[in-house]
Amino acid sequence: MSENCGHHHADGPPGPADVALALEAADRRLTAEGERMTPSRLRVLELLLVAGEPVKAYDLIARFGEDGQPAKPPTVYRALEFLERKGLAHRIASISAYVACTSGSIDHAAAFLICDCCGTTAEVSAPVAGDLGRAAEAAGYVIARTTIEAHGRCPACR
Amino acid sequence: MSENCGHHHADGPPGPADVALALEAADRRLTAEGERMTPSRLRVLELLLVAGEPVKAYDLIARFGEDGQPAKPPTVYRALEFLERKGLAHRIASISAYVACTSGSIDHAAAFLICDCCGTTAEVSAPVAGDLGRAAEAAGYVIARTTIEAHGRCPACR
DNA sequence: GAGTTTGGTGTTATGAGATAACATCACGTC
DNA sequence: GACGTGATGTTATCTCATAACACCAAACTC
Repeated sequence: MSENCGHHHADGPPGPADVALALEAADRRLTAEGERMTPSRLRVLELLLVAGEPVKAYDLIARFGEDGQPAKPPTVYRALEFLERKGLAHRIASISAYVACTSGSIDHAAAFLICDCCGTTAEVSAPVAGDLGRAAEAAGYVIARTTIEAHGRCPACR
Repeated sequence: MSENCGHHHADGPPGPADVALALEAADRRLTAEGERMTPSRLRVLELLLVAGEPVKAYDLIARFGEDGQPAKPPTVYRALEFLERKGLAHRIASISAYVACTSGSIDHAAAFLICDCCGTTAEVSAPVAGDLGRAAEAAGYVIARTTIEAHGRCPACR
């Protein structure tokens, strides 16, 4: 996903310690909820966390095995579906990629600012209750979930 | 795209007269702008207008020929790209489908309310300058285009 | 008005994204 | 220990989209 855009970017991906902490926290939380945080699910979450930016599904498939062996597509897609359902990852529809959730809150609607130059994204809390919510209410719609993605340039790439 | 949901829906697709008028208007406008409104482009726009709801690219491909002969994928994808660039159609990323623009204004950012039950969509003017715009500004992003799609139930399907 | 540029189309092939279907396995529970 | 449930492994396939190249037609230019 990361493109070589020549710019300098201050904040890279999280370090190994951060990833390990996030994985443990996710494991603890889901186990407490009675969910099964299986090796496949942990592995996919780990790959997303290490990347620190949106990753294509087939990149996850390629990176899945510790020794360079790819996973089978359903393995990764199932894990992604689980992680998304549990609020640990998000699908970014406009670029068909997946990213680890960086919001602290569970059960949230997410919105994304996506840099077309370097591929980094910022997750912001979705303004569902704002303009879009009002438009939906006026039209008589009941909203279940939203896809809100803004493309442009990040501060480093402007 | 249309699913049989058993509900009654008051407003169906536009009639032939509406479609013809919209096609003529689009033709006139683009020709006046120096663009070439070719048969392929008109045909794809016609299919989108007749459908009155989001259509998958390969459904357009299948319906393309008047006599049931499908088009080649690039033919339709090129037309879609052109129509989208000119503001006559939109891609709905979350369902990988395309829809004719129902907004009067040109050069607009669109948002969609999508009914997961019957497949109909409502296009509303995008609240780019609202919450999302403020979030982007706060994060230092410059936004070029947005993908804003809300899924739920339309008034008829609630 | 012959050469050239530009943009559109036709065609073949392939790349990229995602899931269906079915067998098997691991776990809790009664 | 039989059963139900949810997760996984595996094969195959389906859907979505584009690359690459040849050809064509209108517009531009000298």
